[in-house]
Amino acid sequence: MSTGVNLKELAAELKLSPSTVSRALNDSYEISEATKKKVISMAEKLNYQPNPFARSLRENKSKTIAVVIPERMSSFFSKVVDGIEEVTQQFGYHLLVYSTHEDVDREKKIVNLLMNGRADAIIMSVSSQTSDISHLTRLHERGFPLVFFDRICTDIPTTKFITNDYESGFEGTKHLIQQGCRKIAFLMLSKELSITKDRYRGYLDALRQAGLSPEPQLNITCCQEEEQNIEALRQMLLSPNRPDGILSSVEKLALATYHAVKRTNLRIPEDVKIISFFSNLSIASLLSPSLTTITQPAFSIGEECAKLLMKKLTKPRQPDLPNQLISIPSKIIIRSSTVAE
Amino acid sequence: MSTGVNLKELAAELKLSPSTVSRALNDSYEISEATKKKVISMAEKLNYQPNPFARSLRENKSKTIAVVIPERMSSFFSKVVDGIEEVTQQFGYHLLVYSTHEDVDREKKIVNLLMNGRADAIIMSVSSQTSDISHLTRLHERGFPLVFFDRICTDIPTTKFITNDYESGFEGTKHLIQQGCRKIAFLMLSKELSITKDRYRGYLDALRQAGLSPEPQLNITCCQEEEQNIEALRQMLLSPNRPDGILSSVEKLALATYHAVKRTNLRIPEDVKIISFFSNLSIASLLSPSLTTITQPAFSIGEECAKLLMKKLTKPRQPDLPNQLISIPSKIIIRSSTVAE
DNA sequence: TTAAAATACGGAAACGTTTGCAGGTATTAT
DNA sequence: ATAATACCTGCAAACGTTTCCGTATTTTAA
Repeated sequence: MSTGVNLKELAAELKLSPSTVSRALNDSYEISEATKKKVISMAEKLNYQPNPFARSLRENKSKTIAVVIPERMSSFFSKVVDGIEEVTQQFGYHLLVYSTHEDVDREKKIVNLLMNGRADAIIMSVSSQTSDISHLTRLHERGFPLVFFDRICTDIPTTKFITNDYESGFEGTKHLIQQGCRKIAFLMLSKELSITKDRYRGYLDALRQAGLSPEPQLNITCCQEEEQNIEALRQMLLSPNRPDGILSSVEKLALATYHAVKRTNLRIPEDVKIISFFSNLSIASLLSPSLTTITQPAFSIGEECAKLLMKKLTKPRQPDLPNQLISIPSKIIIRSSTVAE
Repeated sequence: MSTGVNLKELAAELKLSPSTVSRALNDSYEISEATKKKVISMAEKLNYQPNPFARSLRENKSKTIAVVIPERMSSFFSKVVDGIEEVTQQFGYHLLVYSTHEDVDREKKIVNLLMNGRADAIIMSVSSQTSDISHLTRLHERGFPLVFFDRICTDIPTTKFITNDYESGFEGTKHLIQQGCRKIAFLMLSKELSITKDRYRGYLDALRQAGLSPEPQLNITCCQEEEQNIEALRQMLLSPNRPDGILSSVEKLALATYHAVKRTNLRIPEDVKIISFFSNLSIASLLSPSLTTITQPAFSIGEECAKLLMKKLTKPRQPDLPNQLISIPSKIIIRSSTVAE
């Protein structure tokens, strides 16, 4: 494929040196307005496009951000990426998007590949299998700009964006209790996950406050196979010790629960009430019965991650990304899955 | 951020010249096995990572593919991208992912940005607003590798991957007719879209074959605002001329239809039957009633796009991408939304 | 009037690779 | 013994930018 004109050719056409042309295009103060005009119009005429790799090589930055997410088929992560793109695009940044498919080995490979500087920063949410985080600490210790969202690494001193996981877990559980639930199950992807831990703490505290005690059989850790999850949930729903309320800490497990309930003769919300962290509002209200959700501000989370990075990367001498936790609150939207008629 | 060692430093450490080290790492036949071993082990020890921009500059290729889709919040497009990644990743390629948000101006900007060679190829599905395709023809005329999927540009002579849109539209409509429908509505995003045209042709032919005539009021073109779509659909459902069957050519309009029906006192499938092109099987079976779908092979489509490009880009002297249409069939899965009890 | 400073531009190095060419040694063929 | 051949390695150019430095001209200050 034939690449267009380069700087040298453009300069020759203008009978100027490449350095002058470069400066003119970059609006340097050393170049007169007259020549700037000439250069710019000629550049447009010849449709000059600077070679991004030459520029990256020289400037040691790529104007590219890597986004690493556990899965693409998730309205939460889709919306976060949309939010990131909304901001980075205004700054002329590009987005490399990687999915780990919840696989820590893939995550490690991706992160190691990114160490060569292909991207100027990474925005990520770790996989549910990630417990060894050496690949991430190494990255961070080298000074590579790294920002977490949602599923964070607490031990890595950088900026993390989350929702108010503890409070949401607490309030969600409290809502179930107020609706009369006494045996509340907690669904999670993995015990290691930061979101699991925080949401679970909220859940436990809400139980305790109501004088209820958690029951180990009602904590379900799910896997990657939807069918297996559904079956495990069905078993729980059929056991004599079945729950009358379910708090799901992730979107896909709420859907699995609906499937599981369909395979029993239990009714939602009469026999079992369901609340879930969930970002796809259109689907939530279409489910039958409509699902009470803890709605995360996915788009905003993406925007905030990107804004912070853009500040760090585009302003000249910015400090390191501060070690802080920024929480953007979720909102509970009560629908039919938790309220008896 | 401190970048690691470079080739020169690695060479110095080994007391070899950079060229020898480069050749050793690239497994050149000119280098003895002994030195290769040494070089490789030292490279690992020092964690040498070649600078991708230097390499891209020199080799004039980026090992990057750009994927341009109309929206991220869609199980179809998510799965396609997953399929693409599955293949490209094995070849060490990276994915730049852009969403046009169904906006042709954004699409143009993105495509123009990509002309500078940041990516080695583009895989795309055009926005629903795209009618002027000059930005794409220009790209293609310059010899830039370009592959379309799903929403294609017929006029651009390159390889396109689609599903059997005509047959699916035909069979879907026929299924509704067999279930007793006589007034069938057709829902689309935009008349310009290739998928709309083909699916609509299938729809028309099925009507004709059954001796039915299409009614203009039953063709609904929807916009980007979900609420407006729902309202338009509700109006149609309340009109005296209301349809008894609906074929939706895109996922999001099936959901809008469910919302619209909820706002009437019509019942699915008794009063109106619904079939839709739809890729999220888990959701389809969870809707109430479960949705009869024309299920597109999204993941395979992504894989095929990527396989073709990998062949073109990684083998030495490959011909241009042939001007052909490759169709991967969809499968109709009948659920409750079209079968009266 | 002269020195200093501002203005406008060009030459050349640098970023980190890959690779064409050349050279030097050891092995084989004549 | 010498020429030819293989095998291994190094030098230097090239990819297309940006920017340090130098310089020539013009403007300002003393």
